[in-house]
Parts: sequence; C-alpha cells; structure tokens
Amino acid sequence: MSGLRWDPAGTLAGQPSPPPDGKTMLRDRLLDDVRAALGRLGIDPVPAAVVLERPARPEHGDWSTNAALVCSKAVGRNPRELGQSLADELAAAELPHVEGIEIAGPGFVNFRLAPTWLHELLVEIVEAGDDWAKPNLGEGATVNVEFVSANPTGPLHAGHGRWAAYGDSLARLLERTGHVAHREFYVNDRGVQIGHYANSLIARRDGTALPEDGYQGQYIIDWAAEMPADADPRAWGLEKAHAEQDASLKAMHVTFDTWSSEAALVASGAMERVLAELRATGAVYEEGGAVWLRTTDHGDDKDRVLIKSDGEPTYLLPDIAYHADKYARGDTLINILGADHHGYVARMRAALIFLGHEADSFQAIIGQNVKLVRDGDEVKLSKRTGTMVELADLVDEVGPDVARFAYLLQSIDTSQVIDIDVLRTQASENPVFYVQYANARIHSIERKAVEVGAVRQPLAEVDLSGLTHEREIALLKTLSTLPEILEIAVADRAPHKITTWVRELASDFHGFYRDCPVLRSDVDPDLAQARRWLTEAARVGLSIGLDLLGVDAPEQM
RNA sequence: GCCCCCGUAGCUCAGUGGAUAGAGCGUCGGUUUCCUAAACCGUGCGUCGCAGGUUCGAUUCCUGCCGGGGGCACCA
Repeated sequence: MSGLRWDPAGTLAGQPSPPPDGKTMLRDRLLDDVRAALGRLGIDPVPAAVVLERPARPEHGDWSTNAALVCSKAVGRNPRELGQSLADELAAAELPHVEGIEIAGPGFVNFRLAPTWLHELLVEIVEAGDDWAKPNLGEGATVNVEFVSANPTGPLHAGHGRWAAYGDSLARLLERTGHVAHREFYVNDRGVQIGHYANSLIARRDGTALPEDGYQGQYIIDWAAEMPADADPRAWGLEKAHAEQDASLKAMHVTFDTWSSEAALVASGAMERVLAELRATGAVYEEGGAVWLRTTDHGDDKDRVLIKSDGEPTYLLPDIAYHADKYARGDTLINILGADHHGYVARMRAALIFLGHEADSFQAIIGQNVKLVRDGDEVKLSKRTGTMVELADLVDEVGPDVARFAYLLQSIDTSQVIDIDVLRTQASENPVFYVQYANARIHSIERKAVEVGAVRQPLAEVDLSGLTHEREIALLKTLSTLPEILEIAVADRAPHKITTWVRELASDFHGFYRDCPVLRSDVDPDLAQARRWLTEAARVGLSIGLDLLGVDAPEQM
C-alpha cells in the first residue's frame, strides 16, 4: 500500500473523496452496499432490520451484517447459503478499505477493513479538531432543560450534585448535537415552606423557640447571625439561599441561563391566565367545593385539584403556569426530577396537552436518588433534621472534576451511592485522574518534543501508513466510535455513556503510550511523525469527551 | 393494591436483540538505560434474580413471580 497523504485539494490520494457533509460515513456507505447487493440477489424490499454492527470479538472483523439471518426466511434459503451469495456479491464489488469478507456463525457476513480507513479517520479528526464529531441531529431545535430547582430554603446538599452534573452534561450533549439548550432553575419562592423558613430565621435571630415546622439545620443558626437587624427575613433569606446555591453550582462549573421565580410568575397573573385557558378547553370542573382538572383524559390515573375548597390554589396550578411559560424558552421541555416526583409527570403532561402542546414536547427524566455515605454510614439528606452534607463542602473537598465525574459514572436510572471517604481518600486512584492523566501525558510528549527540538511536520507531508501496531489500531477504533456514541448518548439522555467512552479512550491511550514510543531515538522518523499526529487525534477525542462531562483536561498533573 | 427504577464477577457498575457477557476496585504475580509507574501486562468455574412467551437468535423485548429502592394528598 502506498502512503496515505492529504493533498491541498482536500482529497485523499488514491481514495474516494470524503462525503461532502464531513460525517464519518464508512458505515453508511457499507450498509448501502449491502442493501444494493441484496437487491441484486432479488430481495426487495430490503427489511429495515438489516443493519451493520460492531462484532464483539476482533476475529469477527470490523463490521458485521445480519442480512442473511434477517432475509433467509423470505427467500426460502438457509442463512449460511444466502450469506455466502451476499459475500460473493460484495467481494465482486471491490469496496474501498474492505480487505476481507467472510461468512461466519449462523450466517453473519463479516467485513475486515484495511487500516487505511483509520488513517483517513485520523486526518478527519485532526483537520476538524474540536469540531469533529458534531452530528447535527437537532438542526437548531431549542430545548429547555430544567434541573436542580431546589427550594430556596437552604444550601444545596450533595444529592443535588447529581442533578447538577447530569443536567449540565445533558445540555452540553444537546448543544454538541445541533440543539440550542437553555438551562433553567425554577425557584419555588412562594408558599408555606418559605414562611416556615423565614420564621426559622427569625426564631434563631431572636433566640426564641423554633416553630413546629421550622428548619433545624445548623445553617439557619449561621445565617440568622449574618442577617442584618433591619432586614426583611423573608426577602433576605430568599436572596441568601439563592446566592449560596448559585455559588455551589458555579463551583461545580454549572451555570444557568434563567432562574425563574414562582412568586414573580404568579404576580404577573400567569396563574389566572392559565386557569382561564384550561377552563376554555372544558377540562375544568367543580366538585366538593374544589376546582378540578380532568387529567384522566390524558393518561393520569385520577383527576387533580387546581384550587382547593378553601380557595387556595394547589402547588399544581402555578406549576402548570410555569411549564407553559417555559415554552417561550424552548420547543421541547426536559424536566429532570428525582424518583419521588414520578407521580407528578402524568398530571403535568395532561395539563400541557390541554394547553395545546404535543405530548412528547414535555419529557420528564426521572433520576434515582443518591445515597450519601460517610464513615461507613448513610447520611440522610434533610434540611429539616439538620444532618446534611453540603454540596459546597463536597466540591471544596474533592474539587469539581472528581465530583462531576463521580456523579456521571453511572446511569441516572441506577440509585447511586456516593461515599465521601472514597472520593476523598482514594483521590489518586479515582477514574477521573486516570482519564486526565492520559491528557497530561499527551501534553508531556509535546513539551518534551519542544525541549529536544523535534519538529512536527504538517499532516499533509506525513505518511500514516506505518500506524498498524495493535495499540495504534485500538486507539483509532475507539476514536471512530465517538459519533455513534454521541448519537446514542443524546437519544438515551445518557451522559454516562460519554464517561464510559472517555475511560475506554484513556485506557487505549495509556496502552499506546506504553508500547509505542513517539520521541525515542530508535523510532523510525516517519512512524514517529505519524504517532505525533495520532497523539493529537487522541487529544482531540479526550478534549471533546471531557468537555461533554464538564471536566477539565489539565496539561500537567 | 396500583405506578416508576433497579437486580450482571467478592464489591461498585458498564453492556440492552446477535456469535465464547465486560471494566474498575480488591487479591496474587510480573514490567522502568530515552515521552510523568497517577501507567502497562498476567491472574475471574458469573444459574446475567426465578419461570414462561415472542424470535433463526433473549442478559437485552413481553407476561407473571421473588428481592431492593422510590411514589400513590383539596402537602410542595
């Protein structure tokens, strides 16, 4: 094989031009070829179930298709025999980069690719840099992501950190895939809890007994001591809680575009307007002195009260007004909620449908709760009882990177145990450092190169064909999966899939670093240049992955 | 009773329609004249909770059951 080079016209010598949209489309091209070959074998239409997938085992090649398994019944041929015909047909087509086509197992057709496709990929990654792997799935669609939304009656606790990390990372994922994300925090600065909170501050300031429904946390005592004598405890308390929460979130590198005040919304008359709108749909009725919404029309298991028989609105009514208002800041609403709120979803969706919104424009993500462990015992997180671990303290102790990575290690569907002692004392063996260390090693190579005067030649002048070591191939293969990982992660609302990928990438880089020296004197100069650029591609991958998690990529550790 | 999530290696968890189910931690052992050993390599006898069903094929989808967590207000 001759060396693969990048020429100024933007085509790869000896290879077809890359697709104009710049997407990594080898897989799509291969699938098209498979479908065309099936057509020539008389299979029409080709079932949608025919797909290309990555085999679990390397000896099964780089790509595999289930086509023969899926189609055998329809054409009355056994899968292996049909697979053989398909393999022959595809072999005759002499597809680019395809080095071998074999039939295996029950009838899989496996493709083995030449390393040239990975060399082409390397060029694509390096040329695009941080703009690589940006599939435009959203096409500019606006998405409102509401998360955390803790009551403004105290500081955030360590459990809130999970929602902060998850919500922000999901927003980053949406932004990378062609959506416009709007991060929003809803402040319930109205209602009975606020009264209890203000009264607790007053009691602590005056040294009187805490009211029955008061907040017992130490922070109330501290804050009351800070409160100026002439301050309005309610207004001051709300501002104080907001400032503390905002500071904790910023320490985690999470910032919001909008903090929405429930009190301001209600004062604007939005609640009355939304009630009138609901009445206009005929979905509102009175019974037992209360005003009800017929949410059972749209999947709820019982109707819900909007206005209690004492004339006071329930929490639901302002919440409906709020969600309706959010559509001004996003065509799709994503709400990230704790498991204890799952019952709330059906009634809210029903209300929004009555207001004319599409059922799937409101997406609730129900995350499982966080258990906090310290000294081997669970720490209950409650503002009321006073035992709590503040998010600010946790982040202060272990840093934002350790915290975010820990929160994003697992699926949001799994209840999570955060062991503070593990985060703190095992800091050096924490998975986040494993990934960051890979990045630090990349930069250390460049620092060393400068030190010894090893110049990196322009990519266009570098022969990449020497990149055939299994470590080099493994690293490139993992890089190649990022676009599809991104698609899956955003579709599943699953940032932890990025965490998994970035750990895999770091692992591949550490293996490469160990076995494939870049600057050592006994390395062939052409190969050394190719490895310099492979290192750069790895840097791009780590940078994109860590950025999606909101974790820094330090150049030195 | 009804609804949601989970049940995979000693522990913490990935994987979610494919061919012999994977990582990290822990255990035990090995690797360094030149880019950071925060690394690398080897070491795992797992009924993928149990039973049916759908499918050419199920840890993955469906149903039932068992176990764990969370909900089921004219509270928020």
